[in-house]
Amino acid sequence: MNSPTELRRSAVSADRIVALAPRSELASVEIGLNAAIVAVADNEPVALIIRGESDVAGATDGLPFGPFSPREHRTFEIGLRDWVRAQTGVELGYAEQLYTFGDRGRSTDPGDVGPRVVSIGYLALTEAKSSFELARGSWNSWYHYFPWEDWRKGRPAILETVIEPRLRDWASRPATHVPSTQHVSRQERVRICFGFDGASWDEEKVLERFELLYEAGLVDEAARDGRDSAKTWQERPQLGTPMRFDHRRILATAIGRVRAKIKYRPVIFELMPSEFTLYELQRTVEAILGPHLHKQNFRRLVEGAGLVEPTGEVRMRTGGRPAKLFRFRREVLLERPAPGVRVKPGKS
Amino acid sequence: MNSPTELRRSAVSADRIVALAPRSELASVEIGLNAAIVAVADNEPVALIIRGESDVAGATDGLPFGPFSPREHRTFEIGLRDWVRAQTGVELGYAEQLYTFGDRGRSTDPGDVGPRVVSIGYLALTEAKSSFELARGSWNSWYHYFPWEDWRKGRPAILETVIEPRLRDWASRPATHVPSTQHVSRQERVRICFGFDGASWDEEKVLERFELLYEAGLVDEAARDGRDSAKTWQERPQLGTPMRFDHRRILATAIGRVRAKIKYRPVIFELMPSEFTLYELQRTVEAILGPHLHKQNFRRLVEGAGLVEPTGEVRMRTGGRPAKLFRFRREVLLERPAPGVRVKPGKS
DNA sequence: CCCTAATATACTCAGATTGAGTATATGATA
DNA sequence: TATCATATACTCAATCTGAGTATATTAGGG
Repeated sequence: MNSPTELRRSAVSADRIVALAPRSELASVEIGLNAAIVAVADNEPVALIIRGESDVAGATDGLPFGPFSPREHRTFEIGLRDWVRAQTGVELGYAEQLYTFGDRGRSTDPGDVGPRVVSIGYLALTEAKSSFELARGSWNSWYHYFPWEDWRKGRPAILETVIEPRLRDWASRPATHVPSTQHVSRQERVRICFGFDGASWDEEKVLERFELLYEAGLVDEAARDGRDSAKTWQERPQLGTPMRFDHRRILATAIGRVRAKIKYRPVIFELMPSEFTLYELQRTVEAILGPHLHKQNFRRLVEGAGLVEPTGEVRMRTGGRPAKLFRFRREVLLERPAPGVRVKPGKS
Repeated sequence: MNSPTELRRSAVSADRIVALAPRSELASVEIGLNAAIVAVADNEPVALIIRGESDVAGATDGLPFGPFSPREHRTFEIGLRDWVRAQTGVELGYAEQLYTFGDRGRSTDPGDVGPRVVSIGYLALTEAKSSFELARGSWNSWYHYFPWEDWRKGRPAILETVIEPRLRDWASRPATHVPSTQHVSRQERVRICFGFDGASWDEEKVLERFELLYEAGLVDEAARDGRDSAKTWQERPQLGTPMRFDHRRILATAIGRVRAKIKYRPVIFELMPSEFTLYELQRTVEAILGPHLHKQNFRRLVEGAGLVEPTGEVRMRTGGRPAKLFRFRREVLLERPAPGVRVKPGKS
C-alpha cells in the first residue's frame, strides 16, 4: 500500500475509489455537459435552444449539450466551448459552472439502474447579435419556459389564475414521504417561493419555484417522469413549455444564477454591445430581473459605482433628447471588491 | 433516429452522447465525492481531515472522499451522507454542492490520459462537539492550510515576508502562455487577490488566491504536479500544509463559499450550539471571516434582522456581567428573502 | 464588605446611502 | 413654433451605518 508505484497510480485518487467499489459500478457513469447560453435581444432575455426529436411526453426543446471527452479536453470548459462552437457556431465569452446534476428519478424509467448520465450544467453569457445566423438552434425567450417569472408588466396573471389555487390544493394534502426532521411545511414553502399571503417575491428563487411545481406534479416533466403527484390532477394546465431531459431545471438554475450575479459582478456587460445608453442598460437589467427600476437611482448607482464611462458620443433618434453613449469601465474589476449593478426595485 | 425505442433509451440523453463519442472514452470517467466538513471549535475554524498515506510529494492530509455509486444512491447528497457517516461517524446536517473539478494537469502525470476522476466537491457544516469521538480523521484548523487567510490578529505577517516578494517576482516575469485576449495582467491579478498597493482584501477570494499561488508554483501541490513555475524557485518556502490530490483547492473553494454565504443565509447557526450568547456568535463569525467586527453594530444587526431570540436565561461566569442566551429564530427563513449576518468590518 | 477589573448591554450621533419626488434640457414631429 | 417624448439634473426626507460613549452586572482581591 505504500510502494512508490502504488502511490503514483493514486495521483487522482483512482485507486482508492476502485478499492471501495467494484469497477463495473463506477465505469457506468457518463458525463454530459449542458450549456444554458443566455443573451438579451430586443429587451427579451433569451436562451439558445436546440429543437430535437420529441421525448415520450412530446417535449422537443432542449439546451445544447454534448459529451465530455477526457481524452480530448483538458478541462470541462474547454470541452464546452469546443462543441458549442461546432454545434451552434457561437463563440462563448463568459462561462461559469452552475451545478452538477446526477439524480436518478428524473429519468423516464424510475427503476433504471443502467448507465447514468451525470450532467454538468454551465451558464454562458453572450451578446445577442441579431444579424448572426445560428448554425443550429434558435434564441427563445426564457419566459416561454417560465411565464411566472416574467414580472416586467407587473405580477403575471398566471400566478393567481393557475398556480396559486393548484399549489394551495397540493400544499393542503399530506406529504407522502413525511419529513421526520423539522422540515418547513408545504404551505410555508409555497408561500415563500411564490410570494403568496403578502410574502415578498424573490426573483432569484427560480429553481426553487420550478422544483416546487415539479414536486406538485404541475409541469409536464413531472408527468413524463411518472411522478405520483402528477397523476392526482384531473386535467393539468400547461405551465410553460416543457423541455427534454432535465434541461428546464438547468435553465432555471441558470436564470437564478444570472439574476443573483449581476448584482455583485459586472456580468451584465457580457450581454451588452460595447457602446450603449444608460437606458438600454437599464432595460437589459430589467429584462433579466423583471421588476422596473427607478430610472434616476439606477443611473446614480451605475455611474456612482464607476461601472461605466461616457464615450463622448450621443445616440440620436431616441425619440427625444439624444442619449449619451457609455462603455463598460473594465478597470472597476481592479478597484472594487464586488462591483455589480446593485439594483433595488422602484418606480418608473 | 425517430423511432420510439430510440427515444425511450434517450431519457437521460445517453444515446446522443454515445452517438457523439466512442463509448470507451466515456466509460473511463469515474466520479468521486469530496466533502469539506467545516465546524468551529474554540473559535478556531476547522475542517475534518483524513490522514492517509503520503503522496509523491509527502502530503498526507486530505478531505474525506468516496466513490459515487449510481446503483446504490439516488442522489449525490445521499451517497455523500452515507459514506461520511460510515467513514467518520459524523452525521451531516447542512450540505451543499460546491463545484465539480475535472481538470487534467492536476494529476502527477501530466500526460495521463487514463481513467479520469471527476471530483464533485461538497461543503458541509456541522456543530463541533468536542466530546464526540471521530471514528476516523481529526479536526484541523483550516488556517493550517491557508495561513495567509487568518486575519484574526491583523494582517498575517507571511503576506509581507514571503508571499508579496515572491508573487511580485513571478508577476514581473512574462507569462509563458500569452493570453491573446485582453486578460488582466499578472500584476493586477496579484494586486487584487492579495490586496497589495492599497487594494482591499476580499476575504471571499480564497480560491483565487490559492490558484494564483499554485500558478506561481509557490505551493507544494504545484511542484508535485510538475508545474514549470515551481521549478523556477531556487528554494521554495512552505506556504501552508499541502494536501493530497486537489483537496486544498476544494477546501479553498469551501472556505470562500462559507465566507460568502453567511452574509446572506443564516448558515452560521449550523455551526453553533442551540443556545449561545451574542458574543459567542460574533466570535464564530470572526473565526470564519477573519477581521474583527464592531461589537455593538454586530448586535444591532443580528437582533434587528430578527435572526435570534432570547431564551430568557443567562450564562454566568463569563468573567463579567452575565450574558443573555439566544437561540436561532428559524422563522426568519419564512420572513425575509435573504437573511444572513450582514457584517461589516470594524473596530473592537 | 467595598472597590476594582472585566465583561455585557444600552444609548447617541454625525455622515453616508437610499427611495422617490420635481425640474430642466434637447431633439423629433405635426 | 408648439408639443411631445425622452434624457438628464437637482433636491430632500427617511433610513442605514460606522463608531463613539455610558451604564449594568458579575467576580475577585484587599
